[in-house]
Amino acid sequence: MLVREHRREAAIERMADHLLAQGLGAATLRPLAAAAGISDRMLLYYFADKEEILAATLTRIAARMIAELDHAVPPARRRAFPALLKEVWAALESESLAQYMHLWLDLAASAARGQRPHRDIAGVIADGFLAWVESRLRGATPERRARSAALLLAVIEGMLFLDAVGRRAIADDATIELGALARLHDLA
Amino acid sequence: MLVREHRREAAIERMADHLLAQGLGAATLRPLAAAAGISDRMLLYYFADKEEILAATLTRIAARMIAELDHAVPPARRRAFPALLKEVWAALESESLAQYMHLWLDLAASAARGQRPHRDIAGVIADGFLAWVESRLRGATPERRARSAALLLAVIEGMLFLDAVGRRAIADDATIELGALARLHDLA
DNA sequence: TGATAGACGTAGCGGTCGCTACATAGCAGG
DNA sequence: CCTGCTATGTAGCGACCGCTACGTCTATCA
Repeated sequence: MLVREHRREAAIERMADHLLAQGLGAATLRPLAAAAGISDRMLLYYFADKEEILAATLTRIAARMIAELDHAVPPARRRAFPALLKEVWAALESESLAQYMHLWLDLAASAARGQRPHRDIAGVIADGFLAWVESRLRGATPERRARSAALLLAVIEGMLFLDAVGRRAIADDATIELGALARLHDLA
Repeated sequence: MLVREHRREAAIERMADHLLAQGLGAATLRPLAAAAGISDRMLLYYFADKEEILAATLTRIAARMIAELDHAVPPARRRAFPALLKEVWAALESESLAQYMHLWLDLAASAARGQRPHRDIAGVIADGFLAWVESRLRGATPERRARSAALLLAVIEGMLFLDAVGRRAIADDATIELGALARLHDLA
Protein backbone atom coordinates (compact mmCIF):
# COMPACT_ATOMS: atom_id res chain seq x y z
CA MET A 1 0.00 0.00 0.00
CA LEU A 2 1.07 3.55 -0.54
CA VAL A 3 0.29 4.55 3.01
CA ARG A 4 2.43 1.73 4.28
CA GLU A 5 5.38 2.65 2.05
CA HIS A 6 5.15 6.25 3.04
CA ARG A 7 5.13 5.51 6.77
CA ARG A 8 7.91 3.02 6.44
CA GLU A 9 9.94 5.65 4.69
CA ALA A 10 9.24 8.23 7.37
CA ALA A 11 10.19 5.71 10.05
CA ILE A 12 13.54 5.09 8.34
CA GLU A 13 14.33 8.80 8.24
CA ARG A 14 13.57 9.30 11.90
CA MET A 15 15.34 6.14 12.98
CA ALA A 16 18.38 7.32 11.04
CA ASP A 17 18.38 10.49 13.14
CA HIS A 18 18.09 8.42 16.28
CA LEU A 19 20.90 6.06 15.33
CA LEU A 20 23.21 8.91 14.39
CA ALA A 21 22.60 10.65 17.67
CA GLN A 22 22.65 7.61 19.94
CA GLY A 23 24.90 5.07 18.26
CA LEU A 24 24.49 1.43 17.35
CA GLY A 25 24.24 0.48 21.00
CA ALA A 26 20.91 2.29 21.17
CA ALA A 27 19.52 0.34 18.26
CA THR A 28 16.85 -1.47 20.25
CA LEU A 29 13.28 -1.83 19.13
CA ARG A 30 11.42 0.27 21.64
CA PRO A 31 13.62 3.37 21.49
CA LEU A 32 13.75 3.11 17.69
CA ALA A 33 9.97 2.90 17.58
CA ALA A 34 9.65 5.85 19.93
CA ALA A 35 12.01 7.86 17.73
CA ALA A 36 9.91 6.96 14.70
CA GLY A 37 6.79 8.00 16.54
CA ILE A 38 5.11 4.61 16.33
CA SER A 39 4.71 1.58 18.57
CA ASP A 40 7.25 -1.20 18.54
CA ARG A 41 4.49 -3.44 17.25
CA MET A 42 4.05 -1.31 14.18
CA LEU A 43 7.78 -1.21 13.61
CA LEU A 44 7.71 -4.99 13.30
CA TYR A 45 4.70 -4.65 11.11
CA TYR A 46 6.61 -2.50 8.64
CA PHE A 47 9.82 -4.53 8.89
CA ALA A 48 10.35 -8.26 9.18
CA ASP A 49 12.71 -8.07 12.14
CA LYS A 50 15.41 -6.01 13.76
CA GLU A 51 17.96 -6.96 11.13
CA GLU A 52 15.81 -5.56 8.34
CA ILE A 53 15.26 -2.37 10.32
CA LEU A 54 18.98 -1.91 10.79
CA ALA A 55 19.84 -2.71 7.21
CA ALA A 56 17.36 -0.17 5.89
CA THR A 57 18.35 2.50 8.38
CA LEU A 58 22.10 2.07 7.95
CA THR A 59 21.77 2.13 4.18
CA ARG A 60 19.89 5.38 4.45
CA ILE A 61 22.54 6.78 6.74
CA ALA A 62 25.28 5.82 4.27
CA ALA A 63 23.50 7.72 1.52
CA ARG A 64 23.12 10.74 3.76
CA MET A 65 26.81 10.62 4.66
CA ILE A 66 27.94 10.77 1.06
CA ALA A 67 25.58 13.70 0.49
CA GLU A 68 26.99 15.53 3.52
CA LEU A 69 30.53 14.85 2.36
CA ASP A 70 29.70 16.18 -1.10
CA HIS A 71 28.36 19.30 0.49
CA ALA A 72 31.39 19.79 2.74
CA VAL A 73 33.99 18.99 0.06
CA PRO A 74 32.47 19.70 -3.35
CA PRO A 75 33.71 17.67 -6.32
CA ALA A 76 34.40 20.76 -8.40
CA ARG A 77 38.12 20.17 -8.79
CA ARG A 78 40.75 17.59 -7.98
CA ARG A 79 43.09 18.30 -5.07
CA ALA A 80 46.69 17.42 -4.33
CA PHE A 81 47.09 14.79 -1.63
CA PRO A 82 48.06 17.03 1.33
CA ALA A 83 45.35 19.56 0.52
CA LEU A 84 42.62 16.94 0.26
CA LEU A 85 43.78 15.25 3.45
CA LYS A 86 43.55 18.50 5.32
CA GLU A 87 40.23 19.44 3.82
CA VAL A 88 38.61 16.08 4.53
CA TRP A 89 39.91 15.95 8.07
CA ALA A 90 38.57 19.45 8.76
CA ALA A 91 35.18 18.46 7.36
CA LEU A 92 34.99 15.32 9.46
CA GLU A 93 35.50 17.31 12.62
CA SER A 94 32.30 19.26 12.05
CA GLU A 95 29.50 18.31 14.40
CA SER A 96 27.25 16.80 11.76
CA LEU A 97 29.87 14.61 10.12
CA ALA A 98 31.37 13.58 13.44
CA GLN A 99 28.14 11.75 14.18
CA TYR A 100 28.58 9.68 11.06
CA MET A 101 32.16 8.92 11.99
CA HIS A 102 31.18 7.68 15.44
CA LEU A 103 28.55 5.43 13.96
CA TRP A 104 31.03 4.30 11.35
CA LEU A 105 33.35 3.25 14.17
CA ASP A 106 30.54 1.35 15.90
CA LEU A 107 29.87 -0.36 12.64
CA ALA A 108 33.50 -1.35 12.10
CA ALA A 109 33.73 -2.79 15.59
CA SER A 110 30.70 -4.96 15.15
CA ALA A 111 31.76 -5.86 11.61
CA ALA A 112 35.04 -7.11 13.05
CA ARG A 113 32.98 -9.53 15.12
CA GLY A 114 31.37 -10.76 11.93
CA GLN A 115 27.92 -9.34 12.64
CA ARG A 116 25.45 -9.26 9.80
CA PRO A 117 24.24 -7.11 8.25
CA HIS A 118 26.82 -4.76 9.72
CA ARG A 119 29.76 -6.28 7.93
CA ASP A 120 28.27 -6.06 4.47
CA ILE A 121 26.98 -2.55 4.89
CA ALA A 122 30.26 -1.33 6.37
CA GLY A 123 32.14 -2.78 3.41
CA VAL A 124 29.89 -0.99 0.95
CA ILE A 125 30.30 2.28 2.83
CA ALA A 126 34.09 1.87 2.71
CA ASP A 127 33.95 1.34 -1.04
CA GLY A 128 31.80 4.42 -1.44
CA PHE A 129 34.16 6.45 0.68
CA LEU A 130 37.14 5.26 -1.35
CA ALA A 131 35.49 6.16 -4.64
CA TRP A 132 34.58 9.51 -3.19
CA VAL A 133 38.21 10.23 -2.24
CA GLU A 134 39.50 8.99 -5.59
CA SER A 135 37.21 11.32 -7.50
CA ARG A 136 38.63 14.31 -5.67
CA LEU A 137 42.28 13.38 -5.81
CA ARG A 138 44.81 14.54 -8.32
CA GLY A 139 47.21 11.90 -9.60
CA ALA A 140 49.39 11.12 -12.57
CA THR A 141 47.72 7.83 -13.52
CA PRO A 142 44.48 6.17 -12.43
CA GLU A 143 46.54 3.46 -10.73
CA ARG A 144 48.53 5.94 -8.69
CA ARG A 145 45.33 7.78 -7.86
CA ALA A 146 43.72 4.57 -6.63
CA ARG A 147 46.62 3.78 -4.35
CA SER A 148 46.86 7.35 -3.10
CA ALA A 149 43.15 7.28 -2.31
CA ALA A 150 43.61 4.03 -0.39
CA LEU A 151 46.37 5.63 1.66
CA LEU A 152 44.34 8.75 2.31
CA LEU A 153 41.37 6.66 3.40
CA ALA A 154 43.50 4.53 5.70
CA VAL A 155 45.10 7.55 7.31
CA ILE A 156 41.80 9.34 7.77
CA GLU A 157 40.35 6.29 9.44
CA GLY A 158 43.37 5.85 11.65
CA MET A 159 43.10 9.47 12.70
CA LEU A 160 39.42 8.96 13.42
CA PHE A 161 40.39 6.06 15.59
CA LEU A 162 43.01 8.06 17.47
CA ASP A 163 40.62 10.95 17.92
CA ALA A 164 38.04 8.57 19.33
CA VAL A 165 40.42 7.49 22.08
CA GLY A 166 41.26 11.09 22.91
CA ARG A 167 44.58 11.31 21.10
CA ARG A 168 43.98 13.95 18.50
CA ALA A 169 47.56 15.16 18.95
CA ILE A 170 48.87 11.91 17.52
CA ALA A 171 46.49 12.25 14.60
CA ASP A 172 47.72 15.78 13.94
CA ASP A 173 51.34 14.65 13.99
CA ALA A 174 50.47 11.99 11.45
CA THR A 175 48.95 14.59 9.14
CA ILE A 176 52.01 16.81 9.36
CA GLU A 177 54.34 13.94 8.58
CA LEU A 178 52.28 12.57 5.73
CA GLY A 179 51.79 16.03 4.24
CA ALA A 180 55.55 16.52 4.27
CA LEU A 181 56.18 13.16 2.61
CA ALA A 182 53.58 13.74 -0.08
CA ARG A 183 54.78 17.24 -0.89
CA LEU A 184 58.31 15.98 -1.19
CA HIS A 185 57.12 13.35 -3.59
CA ASP A 186 55.24 15.84 -5.72
CA LEU A 187 58.44 17.82 -6.15
CA ALA A 188 60.30 14.72 -7.21
CA MET B 1 43.46 -11.43 52.73
CA LEU B 2 45.95 -13.30 50.63
CA VAL B 3 43.36 -15.77 49.46
CA ARG B 4 41.21 -12.97 48.26
CA GLU B 5 44.04 -11.28 46.34
CA HIS B 6 45.03 -14.52 44.74
CA ARG B 7 41.55 -15.36 43.56
CA ARG B 8 40.96 -11.87 42.32
CA GLU B 9 44.14 -12.16 40.31
CA ALA B 10 43.14 -15.49 38.84
CA ALA B 11 39.73 -14.10 37.95
CA ILE B 12 41.33 -11.22 36.05
CA GLU B 13 43.48 -13.57 34.01
CA ARG B 14 40.57 -15.74 33.00
CA MET B 15 38.27 -12.82 32.33
CA ALA B 16 40.97 -11.36 30.09
CA ASP B 17 40.89 -14.56 28.03
CA HIS B 18 37.13 -14.35 27.85
CA LEU B 19 37.09 -10.71 26.79
CA LEU B 20 39.73 -11.29 24.14
CA ALA B 21 37.81 -14.18 22.68
CA GLN B 22 34.33 -12.71 22.91
CA GLY B 23 34.70 -8.95 22.71
CA LEU B 24 33.49 -6.06 24.80
CA GLY B 25 29.90 -6.86 23.92
CA ALA B 26 30.20 -10.08 25.92
CA ALA B 27 31.43 -8.22 28.99
CA THR B 28 28.39 -9.01 31.11
CA LEU B 29 28.60 -10.21 34.66
CA ARG B 30 27.30 -13.74 34.41
CA PRO B 31 29.42 -14.87 31.45
CA LEU B 32 32.48 -13.18 32.97
CA ALA B 33 31.89 -14.97 36.24
CA ALA B 34 31.42 -18.27 34.42
CA ALA B 35 34.69 -17.70 32.56
CA ALA B 36 36.42 -16.96 35.86
CA GLY B 37 34.95 -20.13 37.33
CA ILE B 38 33.10 -18.36 40.12
CA SER B 39 29.59 -17.12 40.77
CA ASP B 40 28.55 -13.65 39.75
CA ARG B 41 28.00 -12.94 43.41
CA MET B 42 31.65 -13.61 44.16
CA LEU B 43 32.73 -11.50 41.22
CA LEU B 44 30.96 -8.56 42.83
CA TYR B 45 32.54 -9.52 46.10
CA TYR B 46 36.03 -9.26 44.65
CA PHE B 47 35.23 -6.12 42.65
CA ALA B 48 33.09 -3.15 43.56
CA ASP B 49 31.10 -3.14 40.36
CA LYS B 50 31.23 -3.87 36.67
CA GLU B 51 33.33 -0.81 35.95
CA GLU B 52 36.07 -1.94 38.29
CA ILE B 53 36.01 -5.39 36.73
CA LEU B 54 36.42 -3.96 33.27
CA ALA B 55 39.13 -1.52 34.27
CA ALA B 56 41.20 -4.27 35.87
CA THR B 57 40.67 -6.71 33.02
CA LEU B 58 41.34 -4.22 30.25
CA THR B 59 44.49 -3.00 31.98
CA ARG B 60 45.70 -6.58 32.17
CA ILE B 61 44.91 -7.10 28.52
CA ALA B 62 46.87 -3.97 27.58
CA ALA B 63 49.93 -5.30 29.39
CA ARG B 64 49.58 -8.63 27.64
CA MET B 65 49.29 -6.94 24.29
CA ILE B 66 52.54 -5.06 24.69
CA ALA B 67 54.23 -8.30 25.73
CA GLU B 68 52.88 -10.10 22.68
CA LEU B 69 54.00 -7.26 20.44
CA ASP B 70 57.47 -7.37 21.97
CA HIS B 71 57.59 -11.06 21.24
CA ALA B 72 56.41 -10.68 17.65
CA VAL B 73 58.61 -7.66 16.83
CA PRO B 74 61.62 -7.70 19.14
CA PRO B 75 63.20 -4.37 20.06
CA ALA B 76 66.69 -5.51 19.11
CA ARG B 77 67.23 -2.93 16.38
CA ARG B 78 65.55 0.11 14.87
CA ARG B 79 63.85 -0.32 11.50
CA ALA B 80 63.29 1.97 8.55
CA PHE B 81 59.69 3.13 8.18
CA PRO B 82 58.53 0.81 5.36
CA ALA B 83 60.17 -2.23 6.95
CA LEU B 84 58.61 -1.60 10.34
CA LEU B 85 55.21 -0.94 8.80
CA LYS B 86 55.34 -4.24 6.97
CA GLU B 87 56.60 -6.13 10.00
CA VAL B 88 53.99 -4.73 12.37
CA TRP B 89 51.15 -5.32 9.95
CA ALA B 90 52.22 -8.92 9.44
CA ALA B 91 52.39 -9.43 13.20
CA LEU B 92 48.94 -7.98 13.75
CA GLU B 93 47.43 -10.43 11.33
CA SER B 94 48.47 -13.37 13.46
CA GLU B 95 45.59 -15.03 15.24
CA SER B 96 46.68 -14.08 18.72
CA LEU B 97 47.28 -10.40 18.04
CA ALA B 98 44.17 -10.11 15.88
CA GLN B 99 42.13 -10.75 19.01
CA TYR B 100 43.69 -7.74 20.68
CA MET B 101 43.03 -5.61 17.63
CA HIS B 102 39.35 -6.53 17.57
CA LEU B 103 39.01 -5.67 21.21
CA TRP B 104 40.95 -2.49 20.59
CA LEU B 105 38.37 -1.56 17.97
CA ASP B 106 35.52 -2.28 20.37
CA LEU B 107 37.22 -0.07 22.88
CA ALA B 108 37.68 2.79 20.43
CA ALA B 109 34.02 2.65 19.42
CA SER B 110 32.82 2.86 22.99
CA ALA B 111 35.44 5.47 23.82
CA ALA B 112 34.05 7.59 21.01
CA ARG B 113 30.73 7.51 22.86
CA GLY B 114 32.53 8.82 25.93
CA GLN B 115 32.19 5.67 27.98
CA ARG B 116 34.24 5.40 31.12
CA PRO B 117 36.54 3.74 31.92
CA HIS B 118 36.90 2.75 28.27
CA ARG B 119 38.00 6.14 27.08
CA ASP B 120 40.82 6.52 29.60
CA ILE B 121 42.13 3.03 29.14
CA ALA B 122 42.00 3.26 25.37
CA GLY B 123 44.00 6.49 25.54
CA VAL B 124 46.68 4.89 27.67
CA ILE B 125 46.89 1.93 25.32
CA ALA B 126 47.33 4.29 22.37
CA ASP B 127 50.17 6.07 24.16
CA GLY B 128 51.82 2.76 24.92
CA PHE B 129 51.46 1.66 21.34
CA LEU B 130 52.96 4.92 20.10
CA ALA B 131 55.97 4.63 22.41
CA TRP B 132 56.38 1.06 21.29
CA VAL B 133 56.49 2.07 17.62
CA GLU B 134 58.81 4.99 18.33
CA SER B 135 61.32 2.77 20.08
CA ARG B 136 61.58 0.56 17.01
CA LEU B 137 61.74 3.25 14.38
CA ARG B 138 64.81 4.69 12.77
CA GLY B 139 64.85 8.45 12.30
CA ALA B 140 67.24 11.34 11.97
CA THR B 141 66.03 13.29 14.98
CA PRO B 142 63.78 12.42 17.91
CA GLU B 143 61.22 14.90 16.57
CA ARG B 144 61.11 13.29 13.17
CA ARG B 145 60.93 9.89 14.79
CA ALA B 146 57.98 10.98 16.90
CA ARG B 147 56.06 12.23 13.91
CA SER B 148 56.94 9.18 11.85
CA ALA B 149 55.71 6.97 14.66
CA ALA B 150 52.44 8.91 14.78
CA LEU B 151 51.98 8.38 11.06
CA LEU B 152 52.80 4.71 11.29
CA LEU B 153 50.34 4.28 14.15
CA ALA B 154 47.59 6.12 12.31
CA VAL B 155 48.09 4.08 9.17
CA ILE B 156 48.16 0.81 11.07
CA GLU B 157 44.96 1.67 12.79
CA GLY B 158 43.31 2.77 9.59
CA MET B 159 44.31 -0.53 8.00
CA LEU B 160 42.90 -2.37 10.99
CA PHE B 161 39.70 -0.51 10.46
CA LEU B 162 39.55 -1.36 6.76
CA ASP B 163 40.38 -4.98 7.46
CA ALA B 164 37.54 -5.09 10.00
CA VAL B 165 35.02 -4.09 7.36
CA GLY B 166 36.37 -6.68 4.94
CA ARG B 167 38.47 -4.38 2.79
CA ARG B 168 41.96 -5.70 3.29
CA ALA B 169 42.73 -4.90 -0.34
CA ILE B 170 42.40 -1.18 0.36
CA ALA B 171 44.67 -1.57 3.36
CA ASP B 172 47.28 -3.32 1.24
CA ASP B 173 47.16 -0.57 -1.38
CA ALA B 174 47.75 1.96 1.37
CA THR B 175 50.84 0.08 2.52
CA ILE B 176 52.25 -0.06 -0.97
CA GLU B 177 51.73 3.64 -1.51
CA LEU B 178 53.09 4.69 1.85
CA GLY B 179 56.09 2.40 1.52
CA ALA B 180 56.88 4.00 -1.84
CA LEU B 181 56.57 7.51 -0.43
CA ALA B 182 58.76 6.76 2.55
CA ARG B 183 61.47 5.07 0.52
CA LEU B 184 61.55 8.00 -1.85
CA HIS B 185 61.99 10.29 1.09
CA ASP B 186 64.81 8.24 2.55
CA LEU B 187 66.68 8.60 -0.71
CA ALA B 188 66.21 12.34 -0.67
C1' DT C 1 -25.18 -5.79 3.84
C1' DG C 2 -22.01 -8.77 5.13
C1' DA C 3 -17.47 -10.96 4.47
C1' DT C 4 -12.61 -10.12 4.08
C1' DA C 5 -8.25 -8.06 4.64
C1' DG C 6 -5.33 -4.34 6.29
C1' DA C 7 -3.89 -1.44 10.14
C1' DC C 8 -2.99 -0.94 14.73
C1' DG C 9 -2.81 -1.43 20.19
C1' DT C 10 -2.29 -4.20 24.47
C1' DA C 11 -0.32 -7.32 26.97
C1' DG C 12 2.84 -10.52 27.70
C1' DC C 13 6.28 -14.33 26.58
C1' DG C 14 10.87 -16.13 28.02
C1' DG C 15 15.12 -14.29 28.54
C1' DT C 16 19.26 -11.29 30.18
C1' DC C 17 20.91 -7.18 32.41
C1' DG C 18 23.55 -5.08 36.78
C1' DC C 19 23.04 -5.53 41.28
C1' DT C 20 21.47 -6.79 46.15
C1' DA C 21 19.18 -8.89 50.34
C1' DC C 22 19.57 -12.66 52.99
C1' DA C 23 21.24 -16.86 54.95
C1' DT C 24 24.96 -19.59 56.36
C1' DA C 25 29.36 -21.63 57.40
C1' DG C 26 33.84 -21.17 59.36
C1' DC C 27 36.86 -19.15 62.31
C1' DA C 28 39.05 -15.57 65.63
C1' DG C 29 38.98 -13.14 69.90
C1' DG C 30 37.08 -11.99 74.44
C1' DC D 1 30.29 -20.06 74.82
C1' DC D 2 29.17 -16.03 72.65
C1' DT D 3 30.11 -12.37 69.35
C1' DG D 4 31.37 -10.70 65.16
C1' DC D 5 33.91 -10.76 60.84
C1' DT D 6 35.09 -13.01 56.31
C1' DA D 7 33.67 -15.84 52.71
C1' DT D 8 30.29 -17.88 49.95
C1' DG D 9 25.72 -19.54 47.94
C1' DT D 10 20.77 -18.75 46.67
C1' DA D 11 17.26 -16.32 45.16
C1' DG D 12 15.50 -12.51 43.46
C1' DC D 13 14.63 -7.35 42.14
C1' DG D 14 13.10 -4.17 38.52
C1' DA D 15 14.37 -2.91 33.98
C1' DC D 16 14.96 -3.98 29.45
C1' DC D 17 15.60 -7.30 25.40
C1' DG D 18 13.44 -9.17 20.65
C1' DC D 19 9.39 -10.85 19.45
C1' DT D 20 4.38 -12.54 19.20
C1' DA D 21 -0.58 -13.89 20.28
C1' DC D 22 -4.70 -11.88 20.13
C1' DG D 23 -8.30 -8.63 19.66
C1' DT D 24 -10.37 -4.57 17.54
C1' DC D 25 -11.40 -1.08 14.38
C1' DT D 26 -11.93 0.40 9.61
C1' DA D 27 -12.01 0.37 4.60
C1' DT D 28 -13.05 -2.16 0.59
C1' DC D 29 -15.56 -5.03 -2.43
C1' DA D 30 -19.06 -8.73 -3.98
